Amino acid sequence: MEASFVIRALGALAQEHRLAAFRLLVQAGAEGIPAGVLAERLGIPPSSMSFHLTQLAHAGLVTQRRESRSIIYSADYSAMNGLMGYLTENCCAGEACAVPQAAAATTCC
Amino acid sequence: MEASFVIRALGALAQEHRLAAFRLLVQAGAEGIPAGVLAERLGIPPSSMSFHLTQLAHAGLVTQRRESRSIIYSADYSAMNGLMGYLTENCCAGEACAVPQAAAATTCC
DNA sequence: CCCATAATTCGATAATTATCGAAACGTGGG
DNA sequence: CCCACGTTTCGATAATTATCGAATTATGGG
Repeated sequence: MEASFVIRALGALAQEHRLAAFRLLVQAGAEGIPAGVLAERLGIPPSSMSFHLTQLAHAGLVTQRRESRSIIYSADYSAMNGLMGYLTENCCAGEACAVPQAAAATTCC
Repeated sequence: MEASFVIRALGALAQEHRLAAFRLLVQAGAEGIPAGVLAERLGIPPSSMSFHLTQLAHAGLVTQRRESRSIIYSADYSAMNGLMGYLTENCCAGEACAVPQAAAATTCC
């Protein structure tokens, strides 16, 4: 796991609109969400949305595919997985890295 | 878990020197590391180090205590824990949230 | 082919973040 | 009480990031 990837990924998520967009994409799953729909849901202009999506894509956290006129974005789970792995290995210490109960029951391990 | 905390925490870690400093602090454990030692290890001037440590502290990821003339910083594991919990719950999807094997054996669950 | 749609790129500007030397501030030793 | 040490604050500057309207690029329908 490259440190430069980690820094880009953290930076990509460290912004209100991008974190919100990424959460929507995670919820949406493989189906993904078109750029325009994301912009509408976040209440920001298309050009701003495009800027943020480029950041997320450059960080490797999302992928894009064209479907007719729309460009559909999807979360890249393996990248997020890699980020979590890095943080767990490098930024948590032994026992302190336990995952909260609520999360453990539903989404982890 | 507040989204604003998450964004500040992600932003705090999304910087080369701060990520490096935080990793050192995590390794150091409760004993912590004085600001000057961190600056020396990272090869940056004290004033720059101070700036970054302020960012980390403002994000709640580190705590500080004075010990004679030194100010000693320590990683706040519970904050990091909270961040990991938020990401697991909100930015991972079901099965995709598994933690890498290497990490799972030593630090998780 | 022309037009409408969906999105990105461009360009200009504002806002935030990073860097670092110099000055100021607590702390403890002599 | 003065001085050295460790650190932070200040101030100025450079670099990066965010915003958004206008122009541009693909796509497909009629």
